[in-house]
Amino acid sequence: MARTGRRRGSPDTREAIVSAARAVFAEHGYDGAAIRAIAARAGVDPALVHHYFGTKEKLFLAVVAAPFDPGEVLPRITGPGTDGFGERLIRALLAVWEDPVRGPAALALLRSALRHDWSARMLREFLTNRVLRRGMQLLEIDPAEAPLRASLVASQIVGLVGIRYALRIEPLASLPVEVVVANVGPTIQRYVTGPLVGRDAVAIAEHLR
Amino acid sequence: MARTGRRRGSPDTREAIVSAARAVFAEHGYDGAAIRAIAARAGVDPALVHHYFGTKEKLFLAVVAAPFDPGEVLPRITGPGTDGFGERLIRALLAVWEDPVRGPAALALLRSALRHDWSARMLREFLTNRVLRRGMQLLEIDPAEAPLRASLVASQIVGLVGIRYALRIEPLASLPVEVVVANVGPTIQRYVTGPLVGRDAVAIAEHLR
DNA sequence: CGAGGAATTCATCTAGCGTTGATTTCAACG
DNA sequence: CGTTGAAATCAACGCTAGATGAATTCCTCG
Repeated sequence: MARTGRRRGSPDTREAIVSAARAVFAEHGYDGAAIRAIAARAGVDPALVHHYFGTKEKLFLAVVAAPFDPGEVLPRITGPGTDGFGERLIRALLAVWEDPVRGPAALALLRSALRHDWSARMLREFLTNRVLRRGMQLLEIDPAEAPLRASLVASQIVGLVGIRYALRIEPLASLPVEVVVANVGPTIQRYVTGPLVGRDAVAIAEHLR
Repeated sequence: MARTGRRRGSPDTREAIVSAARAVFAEHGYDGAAIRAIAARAGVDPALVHHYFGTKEKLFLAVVAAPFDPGEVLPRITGPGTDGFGERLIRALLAVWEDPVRGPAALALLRSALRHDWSARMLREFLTNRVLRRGMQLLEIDPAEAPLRASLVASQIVGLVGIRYALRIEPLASLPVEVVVANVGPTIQRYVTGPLVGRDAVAIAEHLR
């Protein structure tokens, strides 16, 4: 009964580690997730994790940052223009979060973003530059209003995701996707195309007077 | 130069510890916050923290769960009825979060809720039973629709707070309170009094058909 | 078949955590 | 004053974490 050394066959151990890490990170957040726990879940020695990924942070980035490429999905939902954008956005968003691979990864990222400066910065830059700014450009929103509209959209998105997938408050947590889309979509729509208060510094000063 | 033993005068060390704990918990979340760090920030030996509070969890609860009593503020914002409720809610919410004591405490609670089951359960029950349900009752919302409306409201609230105070995405992060109120208030208003899709199971099934 | 390298484990190091018990200093009270 | 108890520190324990380096097994290719 050989306990040490290489295994027989060609088991995709690396993928097993990634998958285990995704689950444990999603469940416990960054520091909450122990490499030992990940290794155990993958049926593997903890040292092997370091052998493949070097450090815990690199493992996290490999697992979590990978499945996000807004470059493809963004044009698809902004393409048809500003009409019905709210519903399309929520639908696409929920598609990511219901996905068994990208959902947990996203949850892990959100969890750790609320704890680590480096992670929060990462998520903020990702959202701000790669998603929100580009989305507003594709929709041809007035650049003076775009940042405010974008951060309002972000607030509803983060909240929806937090309530439905992290805090799991009912009934939002187990509502069918299309019902969520129908209820939250209009909010997004209003943030994107509706009236704004304080579109820039001057307008804000005026509104406060 | 005496290093050990009781200090001269009557310094309010306990309060110093509470205050330091609030800051560190808010910044790093529950496990991220080291008792040693809290003690250092309070200019005190780590053992003294245990002397006063016994355990880390008790310290957390003492620091974080204390400043929340919706019993007083809730009737005040639901009192004038359903008109303008959205703006009043956001205004009251931001008042809590801008407060130098309750703000960090709330942030600490939110941060740790995204990591610990016990903490998430705590926050969920607090929000669900003590805030949302009672608020809906005071507003005399149709009980069949109340839970869905409440969780939609919660989603916008959590998102706003997350973006503004945790993720700090601009411009929402540094917008004056009244501008936020004017922009987000209507969303709350719509969730409370606006049209709903799928108010109950039957309606949901119909909407999906 | 033999050598080299990749895969895997083992034992161990170091650092930090929460917690504890003994010990010292100070304030209050008779 | 002398005593008592609270306030505060010190030193240490036990635990768990991430990381490391050597050792072992297996696959691959010449």
